[in-house]
Amino acid sequence: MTRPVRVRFAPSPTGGLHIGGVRTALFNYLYAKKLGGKFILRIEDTDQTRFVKGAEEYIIETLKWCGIEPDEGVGYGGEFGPYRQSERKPMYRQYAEQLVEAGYAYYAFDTPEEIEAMRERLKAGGNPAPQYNWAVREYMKNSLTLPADEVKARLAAGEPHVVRIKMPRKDEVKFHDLIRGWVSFQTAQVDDKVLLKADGMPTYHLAVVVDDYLMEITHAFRGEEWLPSAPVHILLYKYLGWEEKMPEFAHLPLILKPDGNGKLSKRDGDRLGFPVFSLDWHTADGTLQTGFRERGFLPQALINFLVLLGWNPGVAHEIFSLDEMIQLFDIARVHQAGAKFDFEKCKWFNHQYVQMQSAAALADATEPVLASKGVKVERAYLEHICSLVKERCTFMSDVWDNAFFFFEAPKDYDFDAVRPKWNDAKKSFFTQFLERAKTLSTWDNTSIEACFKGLAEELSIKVGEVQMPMRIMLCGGKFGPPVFEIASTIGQKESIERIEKANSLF
RNA sequence: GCCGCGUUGGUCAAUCGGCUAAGACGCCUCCCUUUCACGGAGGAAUGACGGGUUCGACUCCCGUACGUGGUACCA
Repeated sequence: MTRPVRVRFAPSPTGGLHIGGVRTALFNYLYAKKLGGKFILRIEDTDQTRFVKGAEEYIIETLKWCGIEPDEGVGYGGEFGPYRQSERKPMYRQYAEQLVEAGYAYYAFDTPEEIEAMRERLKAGGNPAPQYNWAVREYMKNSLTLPADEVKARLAAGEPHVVRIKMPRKDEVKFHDLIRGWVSFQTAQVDDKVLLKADGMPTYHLAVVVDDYLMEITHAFRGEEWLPSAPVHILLYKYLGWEEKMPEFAHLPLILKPDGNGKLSKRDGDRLGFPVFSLDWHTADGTLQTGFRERGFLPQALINFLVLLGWNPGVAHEIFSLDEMIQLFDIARVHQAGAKFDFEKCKWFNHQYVQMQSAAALADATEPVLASKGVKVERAYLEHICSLVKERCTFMSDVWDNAFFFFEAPKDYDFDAVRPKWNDAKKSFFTQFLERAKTLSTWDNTSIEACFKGLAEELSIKVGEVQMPMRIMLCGGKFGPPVFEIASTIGQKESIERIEKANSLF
């Protein structure tokens, strides 16, 4: 019996969503769409101390911007709600108690101070990372060591307590990961994780299992950082009697820093000069963390870059539409090793996608820039310019830098590019060219070029010798589309004015 | 420290025992363009190391090294 595919993206609303999260969402989305299943957004806000206002909206906006919207979940509704774990709080306790009754979990009354003391003691004894585990629980304050009536009394008195899973002392948990194959753990290595916190909220471990079960999740794809706690989840399914409904697991490789070591973190962006967040995010202390969107990335480009970070369809090309990704996606072809983030390649993808944009789209993106500069031009003129400079644009916002001279006369000239070879003959060439230009009846590419080259020939000057000065006169530097293209675009009058002015300056 | 997971050019990666080891980004050279970019043609650059298994290992097994993750009443 195969159940309908249901996958979920379950982030914690603790800040901006960085690209690792976006990729996790993307893989979930692709898998769901490929199999005709549902993609669900669940918000894991069980840690009230880390909750950040606005983070949830940010996550939803990110998914929307990326074009990978949930079918169900926070902000989308559905029959398995609520989809925010904080709103599901009353549902978890019964399962924790069920586990205690069955002997798979226990109440623990140790105060944070007592646990800290235990750790200090063990550390002093040479244990670098003490755990609350099978060896330690025997002398701590819990329902395993305390008399039954005392436990009952403490509970009745409302004493703060947590519920911990009782990890078997000697057992092996083995499970199949869709990406890594068979993975096994010795239970003695895993500590007695807290399942239900003193405030009545479940920890991640209890919450994922309960919610995935209740929401009928069939596949759980998450970051590799969860692999070590997978045995806890597997055991929970078993102890709760839900083994039949346990989802298939896949632990995704991490996205690593481009330099040095470690996984990509929120701070790497500032440090290395590239975004790590999907959208702009303002932290509590007022600092801005730049988003890919605001930096000028097209969502399709980001998605395309991310999907290839850890996954490869094995086909020759690298540019995929979302539909094509869905068609080709295969979770088994996801890599096992972490991948370093490569901003250069990310930009290359964006350049590719910018090339697919229409002049109108580029013009739309450029209009606000012009407005901020106080420049007013005809829409048709703008679009023509956009098509002229498009191939030079990596970002939609690059038009201005590549085309400013179409909107205003150059203020500075790259004199060094002209003067070393500048002489009276050239100056005279331009003087004469001006005279002819003024009388030209048609002002387009070919007529300007014919006029220019004809004169050069008459004066026995190599066209190349005067073409560069012409360019500098029109746009100020060694850049831009073909010169005659520029001249015809800015018009006869403007061209003549610019040449006149510059010729007197050189 | 312990446990898990990894390891093909600088980076992303193909390969599923036959390799003279794809492709892409980046880099370099040349062509196009007497600008820049695009485009085109080339180039440098790779199986961590050591043992097995096999007629044959990048591919399978073991060990070492290295990387990475976990080791919270955070997710």
